[in-house]
Amino acid sequence: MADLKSVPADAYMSLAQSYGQTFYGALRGAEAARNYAGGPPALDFHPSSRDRSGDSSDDQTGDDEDSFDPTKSSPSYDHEGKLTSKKPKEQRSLRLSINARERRRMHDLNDALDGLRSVIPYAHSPSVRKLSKIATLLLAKNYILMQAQALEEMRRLVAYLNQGQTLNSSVAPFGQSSVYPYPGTNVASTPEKCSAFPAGTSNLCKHCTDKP
DNA sequence: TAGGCCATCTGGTCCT
DNA sequence: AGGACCAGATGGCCTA
Repeated sequence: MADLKSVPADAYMSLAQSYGQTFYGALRGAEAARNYAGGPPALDFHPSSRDRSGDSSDDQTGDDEDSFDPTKSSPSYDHEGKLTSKKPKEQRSLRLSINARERRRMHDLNDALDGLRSVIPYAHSPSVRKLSKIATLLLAKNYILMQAQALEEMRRLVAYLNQGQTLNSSVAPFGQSSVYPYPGTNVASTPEKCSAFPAGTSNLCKHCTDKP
């Protein structure tokens, strides 16, 4: 399925061009994913530390309590300055739990994005950068629109062919009347009578593609 | 070095 | 109350 040649290039790949930056930026993302999967987690408790430790089910590396400094937060007071009921340790524990949940949620989101990338026709290869998140979403949107358009054209073509078939049978299927009133006319010989695509031409229609 | 992309933390809001 | 979701902030990594 993942074959770009099967996809009309214009609308689809224009995104890849406009998001050219994402293609090299995404390599870093792929590397991050590899680190995520295997590398040892960063243990310094830092908002930006790469504390990804494998799958999303049990990653607790950001939750290392030994690096937590309670004095840096305001665990004992709420936003009004009142003393809260929970002890700092309990609050910290709650915060770590929330963080872990959020991390898991984001990992699930990334897994879903990976799944989306796997079904989008673009060059999947180790030498090609992984699509960025935004490029993945936009590419997927365009791909869906194109598939819908192709499906619609196919339906019209099938309907058109069914109509032509009625010319060659004594009994028109589904009670359809003959499209072409002239005996002996067929698709190949009467391209000027193509009415399957009134709104324009179609790559799926031989008449349209044969027209000069 | 700037810009793009990303992971993570965090606080807020909404829902069950 | 707890969980899900969201957006802002922060800082690291990579490439041009």
